[in-house]
Amino acid sequence: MFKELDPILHSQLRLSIMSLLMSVESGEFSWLLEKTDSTRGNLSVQISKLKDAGFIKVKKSFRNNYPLTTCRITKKGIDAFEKYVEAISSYLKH
Amino acid sequence: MFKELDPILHSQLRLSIMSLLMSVESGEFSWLLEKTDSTRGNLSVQISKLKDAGFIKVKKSFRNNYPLTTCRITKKGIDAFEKYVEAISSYLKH
DNA sequence: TTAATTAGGTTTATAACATAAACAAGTTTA
DNA sequence: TAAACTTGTTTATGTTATAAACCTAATTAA
Repeated sequence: MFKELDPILHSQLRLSIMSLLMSVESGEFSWLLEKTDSTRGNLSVQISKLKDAGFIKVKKSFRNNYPLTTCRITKKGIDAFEKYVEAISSYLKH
Repeated sequence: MFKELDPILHSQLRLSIMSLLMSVESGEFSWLLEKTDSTRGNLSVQISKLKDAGFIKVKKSFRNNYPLTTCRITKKGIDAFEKYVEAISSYLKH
């Protein structure tokens, strides 16, 4: 009847992050912060969870002496996102 | 950028219930239980929340001496569901 | 006829979650 | 050199989803 919704993706902020990362080569922490209109704390936590799930890769470096966190979606993440899109669609048609 | 997702609807089970009720005149507790493949406890709780939100109306009666709970989506519920569908769609296109 | 089982739910307990507040470590500016 | 800013992380807290336990009445079995 209804397909399972991956709980990692069924979260407004994490889904936003993934959706954004789907259409870029990579995205910086500040860019995600602005686009998602979230808070740094929440963004940090959710990025960690996506990383732990293997859905994104996180690179930490420096730019102009300041920390710079860059995220990139993985193959596993792309697959999961596409599966989620299919799954949630099964709830939306009526 | 991304639209807000109504937290009442952004829940697998509640979304299932609403999706089912969108396409019927009314639905019984047992029918919802079977279709959603959930548990009675969880279903009961989520039906209450949808009722409290004004998204469904719940009628309690008896049939063959047994309790019978029947749910029907409200106008407010239909509107919220349709708005949710639009909102989540903004996350899915890439 | 009383004990067990079933029907149809509700209430409670708990672990997971989302989020904001507080903190940290270093940098720049006044 | 002290204050303010940058770029995040960690902690604290209230909320949530869920299953387990419970409840009441009806039915069936012994």
